[in-house]
Amino acid sequence: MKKIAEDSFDNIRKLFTDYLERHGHRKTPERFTILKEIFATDGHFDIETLYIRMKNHKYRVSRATLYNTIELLLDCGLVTKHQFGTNYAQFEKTNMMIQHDHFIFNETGEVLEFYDPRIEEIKAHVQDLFNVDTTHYSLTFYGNSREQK
Amino acid sequence: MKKIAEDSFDNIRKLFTDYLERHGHRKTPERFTILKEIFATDGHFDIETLYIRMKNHKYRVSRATLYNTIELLLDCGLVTKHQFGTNYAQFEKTNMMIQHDHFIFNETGEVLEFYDPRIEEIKAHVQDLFNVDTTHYSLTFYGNSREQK
DNA sequence: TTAGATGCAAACGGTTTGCAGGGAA
DNA sequence: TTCCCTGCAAACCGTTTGCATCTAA
Repeated sequence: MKKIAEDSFDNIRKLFTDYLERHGHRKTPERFTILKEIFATDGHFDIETLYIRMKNHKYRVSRATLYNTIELLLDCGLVTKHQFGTNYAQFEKTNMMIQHDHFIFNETGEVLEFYDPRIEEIKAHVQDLFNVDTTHYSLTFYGNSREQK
Repeated sequence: MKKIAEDSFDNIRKLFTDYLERHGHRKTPERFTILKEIFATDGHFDIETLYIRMKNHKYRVSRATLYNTIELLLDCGLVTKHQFGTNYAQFEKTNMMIQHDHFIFNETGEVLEFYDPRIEEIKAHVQDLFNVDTTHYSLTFYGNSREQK
């Protein structure tokens, strides 16, 4: 079991390494440590949370480097950015396997994930309607738990 | 023709008036002038744009009042807020008639509107899946014009 | 050796807040 | 007259930037 996770992260690291080499970026220890920290935890995070988490793990990087590295990870598709209606960004590691969208609880900000294939039909419709290509999209529902009856 | 628009704005103003009275808020001239300015123009806007537009129309209000009033207009549903992946908010007057979502051009930020009823099916699916109620949602596609062949 | 990366702190910019003065009720 | 609202400016806070230092290549 553990082996699988390690293998999986090896692949991730390789993707990042290839990306860095292809673009002539340096393979600094900071970049790989940030990558590791992100992929070691599930769920969504923001920059400040990541900063604190790394400090707790005794690996302090500057916020500037976090922003810089996240930019690279976004560019190579390993991380996805969200703006859930707030004015600070949240991120998550990209799950190659499971495409999904989000439901956000109004009070707590808690994030749930779902997938409904009909979004693909809507996308096709929009592309056809406007003669455009879609690079990405965002679908988020906001709401609350239903009352118990 | 003009008459229709005026009648329509009378309704809007009445909705706002009722809301203010119901909540014990004062009916200040600033609030109604802001409402008028917003409903006099189509499309999306941000606070700074609205601020400048009002200054050009020789009616200067402070940014604080704009933020304050927009909050009221959001609360009573006359205005809708969007966060199109940037870290500043955009707004639009709520169109009672035509529900719609957005397509944003990556380069220009230009906004197109569309409606696809399948979003309702997805919403119902999500509500059922998580046993939640949805207060609002956001569906936005981002992309580019297709190449001319 | 050197161009690109890091760390730090200051700058930035949209939004929020505190407070004195003003006006709706 | 009351106290909510406005205007102004400062504070706030996530993000970006400038620059001296460091280091991967």
